[in-house]
Amino acid sequence: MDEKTKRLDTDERTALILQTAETLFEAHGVEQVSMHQIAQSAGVGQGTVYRRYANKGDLCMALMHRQFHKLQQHTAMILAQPVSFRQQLKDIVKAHIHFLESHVAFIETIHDTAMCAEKKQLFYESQPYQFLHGVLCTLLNKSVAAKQARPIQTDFTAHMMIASINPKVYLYLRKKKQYSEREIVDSFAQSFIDPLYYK
Amino acid sequence: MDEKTKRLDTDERTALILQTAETLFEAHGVEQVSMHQIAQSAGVGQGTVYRRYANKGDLCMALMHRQFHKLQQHTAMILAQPVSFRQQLKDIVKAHIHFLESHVAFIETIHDTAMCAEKKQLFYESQPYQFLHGVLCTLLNKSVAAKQARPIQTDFTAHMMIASINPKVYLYLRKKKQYSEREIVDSFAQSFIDPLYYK
DNA sequence: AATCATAACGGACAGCTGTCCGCATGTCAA
DNA sequence: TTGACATGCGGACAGCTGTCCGTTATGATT
Repeated sequence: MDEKTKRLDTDERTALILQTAETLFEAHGVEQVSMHQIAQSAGVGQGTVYRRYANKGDLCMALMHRQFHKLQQHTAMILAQPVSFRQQLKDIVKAHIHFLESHVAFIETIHDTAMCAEKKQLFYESQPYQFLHGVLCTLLNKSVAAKQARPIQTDFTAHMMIASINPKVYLYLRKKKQYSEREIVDSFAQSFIDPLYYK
Repeated sequence: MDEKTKRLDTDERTALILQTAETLFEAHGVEQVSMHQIAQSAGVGQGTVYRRYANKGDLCMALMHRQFHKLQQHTAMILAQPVSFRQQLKDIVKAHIHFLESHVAFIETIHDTAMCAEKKQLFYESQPYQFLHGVLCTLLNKSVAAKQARPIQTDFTAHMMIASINPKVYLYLRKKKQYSEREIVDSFAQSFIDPLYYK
């Protein structure tokens, strides 16, 4: 079979779906747009959309792919800076909170679909989660090994840290409680990072 | 109108619905039972169920009412103990984690329906959340005032603490990562309570 | 007894997700 | 050219949530 023509067709279709979704999301808000609507607008069947993306969260994930990649590159850059582990930890948390701030709608949808429903917590298996958890763990481990931080269960601690900065509570603090992004970043460092370190 | 007879009828109906739901939940698991099914089994219309409980989470909340009450009484008891604030904090967290362990299925459903969907974060307005948050805040405030703990944003810290012990991450740690309830309680105290305190 | 007002009921309905299957289209082999 | 076969499309469909409205029942009024 001629890979070229076939591939091009399906790839074009995929691009069309992504494009359509992005436009609709922008116009009406992620929450308000249904998968049916996306298929309709793109002029394809629902099956065609679902065959590519298992659900709206999946689709959002695909749309965010570039951004996640950049975030991870930025994280790697922070890890290469010649500053203390503690500072790296703070910088990474800050970067991730800023990322959350910038893309809440998408992240909320990803979070919802991967968490709620009986999707069996596959959120925790996702690459971005694993990546962040790995990075936090490593930093905590190094800190403990260097006797800069108290001895703690680093794996557990990293999970808890990520859990505490989730889109739901973040939106609540921002919108209902009127916290600023800055306050959240600083308070987090103050309550959950600094206390782990000696001195 | 004669309040008595009318009231009895509707109360009996309510009791019937709750009873039916409880039975079905026990038999097939909360997740697997639909509101339609509950109505069907109770021999009433869907509207009748929804008029009483806005959704499944609401219904679970009603079924858990007694338990929540007991949990809060227990919390009050802990607060009356002649031990340090730090110890009270640990005991309360322990009690709440045990509560979560004992009723995960229900709490997960409550969490899902009040968090996901565009239910506008009404979870944070619920009485159990407000209660726990208030208690944690008070304890942290007292600790800081007594110079036993570092100066921190107590309101923020309490929200983060609750966010970190949510049913999703809890189930993940218990089931996938094989943590024991005990380990979770101890690690939490070690990473997020002890470090806040001097000495 | 007849009429009326009101509250609560039931289930039809709309809208969504996710699945499934019959069908079209294009490729390869003979 | 033709038949076999795979790929992937479309949309019908099942199942769920939550809403809405016509109907019914019950007590109040005359």
